[in-house]
Amino acid sequence: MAALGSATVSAGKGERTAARIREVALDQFSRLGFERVTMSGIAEAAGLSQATLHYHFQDKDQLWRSAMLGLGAVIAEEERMLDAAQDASPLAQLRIAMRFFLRISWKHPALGRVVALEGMAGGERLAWLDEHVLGHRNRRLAALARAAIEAGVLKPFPPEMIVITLQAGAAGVINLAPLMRGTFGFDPDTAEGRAAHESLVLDALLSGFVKN
Amino acid sequence: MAALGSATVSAGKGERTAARIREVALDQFSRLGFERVTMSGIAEAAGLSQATLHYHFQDKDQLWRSAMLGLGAVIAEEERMLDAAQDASPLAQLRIAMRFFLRISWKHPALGRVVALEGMAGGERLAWLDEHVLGHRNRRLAALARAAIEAGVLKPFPPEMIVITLQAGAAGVINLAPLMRGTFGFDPDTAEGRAAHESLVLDALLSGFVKN
DNA sequence: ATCTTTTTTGATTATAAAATCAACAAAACT
DNA sequence: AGTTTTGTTGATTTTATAATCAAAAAAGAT
Repeated sequence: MAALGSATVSAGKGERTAARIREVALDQFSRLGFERVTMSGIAEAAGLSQATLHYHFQDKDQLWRSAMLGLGAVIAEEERMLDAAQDASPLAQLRIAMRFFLRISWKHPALGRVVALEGMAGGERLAWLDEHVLGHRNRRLAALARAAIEAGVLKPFPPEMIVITLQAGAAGVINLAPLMRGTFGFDPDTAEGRAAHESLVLDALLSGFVKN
Repeated sequence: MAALGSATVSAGKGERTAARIREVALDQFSRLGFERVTMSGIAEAAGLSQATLHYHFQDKDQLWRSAMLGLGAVIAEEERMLDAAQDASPLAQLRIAMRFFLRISWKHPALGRVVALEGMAGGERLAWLDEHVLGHRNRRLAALARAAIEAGVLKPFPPEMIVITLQAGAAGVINLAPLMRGTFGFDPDTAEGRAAHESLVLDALLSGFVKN
């Protein structure tokens, strides 16, 4: 049986390979969606036999959940950031959240991809993600948007729509990098590209919602 | 053999069922992605046997292509709109394009979903979509954005990023309706929701990119 | 060094879905 | 009405992949 939850410094061999599997799995699941991904595909990319995956994870579903919890850790980090900024104005907090979202989205592009993929499909996996990874944070951002509207600093659109539009807009360039490369011959994932993108998101996308 | 391309008024029985199959297929493919969809699932939703699908379409790939060409027709319509507005300023044309994009996205939500799904995954299907459905139009919009920047009316970000951000932002609320319902208990797909969304896209999202 | 436990694997089984096909039914044509 | 063409189907085959398992290899304990 695999040792679960031993988050100690010297992770045994088992935990190290499990982590590698999770990493590969997250990448593939987020790009392709659950059913496009095969256990043997993950195994190959991780340099393991497919049977090994079933030693560490009971089945494909469990592996998916386990991989998604990696994103949960990233989100939790963002939430701690927001906790630390609770004294700032709602708009300032939103700005901080967006900047952080960009940072983690470039570092963990799986985040936005998973949201897009499962958020469109609906179903059980989305419900699970909502409960274990995304829901709390999204509702928190919506509350910030609502507060900013009530304070008269954001244009009065439904806060849920604002939050989704901001995130979908910001993640678009990251998620759709393959499309951009193909259609425009333009690769946004470079140092300059990321810098331009950050400025675009903060100084055009977000600022469009701010009242003059 | 099925009669192909007989786009006459009185479509024979064959063409009518083929059209129904394409319709169901487009909906499912766009929500779930290629591999999540099964031939028998489409057959069931269309009230047909799965063998009938193979009578009308050689294989699953062909059915996918055929369904996607339905989106091609929608895009072509948009392009004719733009042709008719060629005398307007680049920014006015972008505005027209966005308004039209909203209209067709609510009417054919498959469009944005397919872009998101395949645009993230990359690969052969994306290349096919780029060539047969999306590429020309996206490059045209990017050219408009570039012209608007050169005319000094849009903020100077990479036009490819602007175009993708506008579309991803506008499509977000539509694509992610299932997520919004689950997370916020908020359904954007109502008469008021759509109206608020149109205003949000034109008066906040797009206007954020316009120079003051 | 030997023994025990953990980890990995090749081979196999089970299962779900795509594709094929021969037979049947409906429409169109004369 | 009879004939041909088009459209539809149930049953079958093929194929891809998830899941299992017994045996081997590696790691760790004594």
